[in-house]
Amino acid sequence: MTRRIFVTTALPYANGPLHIGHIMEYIQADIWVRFQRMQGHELHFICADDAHGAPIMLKAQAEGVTPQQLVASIAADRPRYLAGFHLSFDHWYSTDSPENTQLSQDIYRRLKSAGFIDHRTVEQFYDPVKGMFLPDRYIKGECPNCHARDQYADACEVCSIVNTPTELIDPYSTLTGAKPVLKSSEHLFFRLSDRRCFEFLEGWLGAPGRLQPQVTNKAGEWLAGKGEQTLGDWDISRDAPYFGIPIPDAPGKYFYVWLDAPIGYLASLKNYFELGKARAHGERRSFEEFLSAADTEQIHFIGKDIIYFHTLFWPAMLKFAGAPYKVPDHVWVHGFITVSGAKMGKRLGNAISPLRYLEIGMNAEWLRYYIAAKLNASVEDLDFNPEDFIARVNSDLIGKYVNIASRAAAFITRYFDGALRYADDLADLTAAARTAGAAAREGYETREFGRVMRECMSFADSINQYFDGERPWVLARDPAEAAHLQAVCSRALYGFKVLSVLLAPVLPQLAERVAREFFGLERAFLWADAGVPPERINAYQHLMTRVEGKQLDALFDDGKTGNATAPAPAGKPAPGAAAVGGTPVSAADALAPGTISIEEFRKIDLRVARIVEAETVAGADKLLKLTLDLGSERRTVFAGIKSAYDPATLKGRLTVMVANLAARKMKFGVSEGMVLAAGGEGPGLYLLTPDSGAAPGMKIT
RNA sequence: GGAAAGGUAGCUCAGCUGGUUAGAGCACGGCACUCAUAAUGCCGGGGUCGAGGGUUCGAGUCCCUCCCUUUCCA
Repeated sequence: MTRRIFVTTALPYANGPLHIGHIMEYIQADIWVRFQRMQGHELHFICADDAHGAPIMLKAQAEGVTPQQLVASIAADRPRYLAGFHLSFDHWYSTDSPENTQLSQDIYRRLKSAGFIDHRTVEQFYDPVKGMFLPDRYIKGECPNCHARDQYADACEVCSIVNTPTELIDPYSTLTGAKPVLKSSEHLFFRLSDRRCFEFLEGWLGAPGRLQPQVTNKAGEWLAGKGEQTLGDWDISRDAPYFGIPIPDAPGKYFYVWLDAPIGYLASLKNYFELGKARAHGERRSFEEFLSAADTEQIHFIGKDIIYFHTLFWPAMLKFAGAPYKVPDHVWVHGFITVSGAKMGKRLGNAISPLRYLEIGMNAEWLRYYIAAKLNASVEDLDFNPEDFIARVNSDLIGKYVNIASRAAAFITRYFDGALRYADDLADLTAAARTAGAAAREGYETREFGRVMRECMSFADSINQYFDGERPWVLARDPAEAAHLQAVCSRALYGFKVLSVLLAPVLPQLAERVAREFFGLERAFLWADAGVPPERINAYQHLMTRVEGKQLDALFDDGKTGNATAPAPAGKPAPGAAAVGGTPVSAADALAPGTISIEEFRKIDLRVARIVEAETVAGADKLLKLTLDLGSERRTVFAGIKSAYDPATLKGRLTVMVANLAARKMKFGVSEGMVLAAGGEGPGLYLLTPDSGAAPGMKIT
């Protein structure tokens, strides 16, 4: 039975270029999509630019262009990425479009008439100079907790405490520097707290096989709303000026970008239908008919950061908007991509630029294969490890797979003019092909791509073993063995064909070359081709070159630093002595992580402190609450030393503390530094004490 | 602090509902081969499966406690 499937990837925000994380998601989805197409299913692979919102509006202003121009310039670059990585989207559109306006407004009206829209007055900061309400990310100020300056409200980057904008001391607008004023405004809310939403989502989330178990759990947690955190209503409006879609019957108000962004999936699909592209893919129904059909599968590939929107708001909105809208059949979530085990970031110097990857001549299919080899169906992060990348690509793709064609084809071309001939019995071969095909099919369908790649490579191993065992190069010297030689090579090449078919979703360009140039087909492979033994080949042309280490060096050497493939430093600097206090005890982490410079050391403000108060903390089994006298001030520090010290014995003692450690909010209060203690493999913690004569506040250098 | 996911050979990872001496690839050592853009095959070294308890005839696999990593707590 032909499935009819509508697949999307998350819409990238159109304020910047695509990064490797986008590409990974697209590759994952593209592999699945190509696999389904090879099965003969009707598939529509859709994406779009997410164009609205304050960041784009403001960035455009800063660049002196209209938001539309900004988005257009970003969009103009997309094809380079898509073509470069062989991403076979059927359509790529924009949320800033008539279709999206129409659909968003329609969904809103339906939700409103069904009683899901509320009005509520909200008080928020307003930039009087700019004349607009300020999203949190445009407000900075002094952190009320650690008093670091120039901090965002949502998360202080020094003490990582979460504040609200109104809590910041001396807040200012990052746009104009003006002091924001509180101003109230009426906002519209989607009533996610409505009982109907809860009941629907409970059923939707619980449907077997709909989501990955981890995602169901996560969403279920939100839905259940532990403690006072119940499912809250969702603020869906923003006041002018805002680059977005006007809300009907609410002058001066626009939809929050996160409302119209997912609707952009449908807008893109609608535009694709209107352009006749769906028809060209065999879909003869209208957009509405297709969308509302019971057998249409709607599947979204997304990253784990946007589970919230896609498993709560989005299905609920669609559900209560009613037909022709339908709720998603699946939301498939993937993790992030890391580099050598570390989070990726420009500051770390380990970011991988997709364009640079292509520009320095690296083969897109290497990356597709590597990602496929490491992907599974769970929400785990995927690590890009340069050495691993080289090993996998070179040994699997070139050493094992491509090498089969290379070594067997030479004999067929030289002695048999390209003709393949098998010995009488092909049953074992076709059975092996069938088995491998069935396993691969199962794996692709369930997004266990890593397993498929492993199975393919073990199949390649068996072919190479067989080939070695038959020693065709020996057979070639004996004319009497000609038929045997031909059969051995033919079998190997049939295996190569099977592999090429099974790997085609991952290596589309290579597989198509194999199909056309090597096996002489008039088209790319279909899945069923795996069951057909080839009858002749053309002379072997080299199919793929090896990755070289220097290419990886060039990839990471972003032109500016000599970072190359140096392993990324561990996320957090760890002091030599076991530090206790602000962070939980991290037991002796053996050796210090590399060498630091004197400048780096000087950044640590170590002070002598007197413990003036020490008390146990109710509810904490490791912590003691210390009050430290630094001479000029007093600090509260929570230290994980309860196991080693009786609070009473600590009073009056001198010790050493890190005075400029970012304060950290803990359950029991704010910890404003840490005291130093030594600890080793075994039990026991030993607080540092200065020699007699030291006084509170003295700097340790 | 609560929750989730994870902790298996030097590296990257498999190990389904518990069952023979724990696997693969890469890396490493040895051998073989020379058809293949040095690719391939065979053999081998290497793991107290995070730690400690428990259930069981039997646990990497189930239960409890603890440690570590990452993430979420909108």
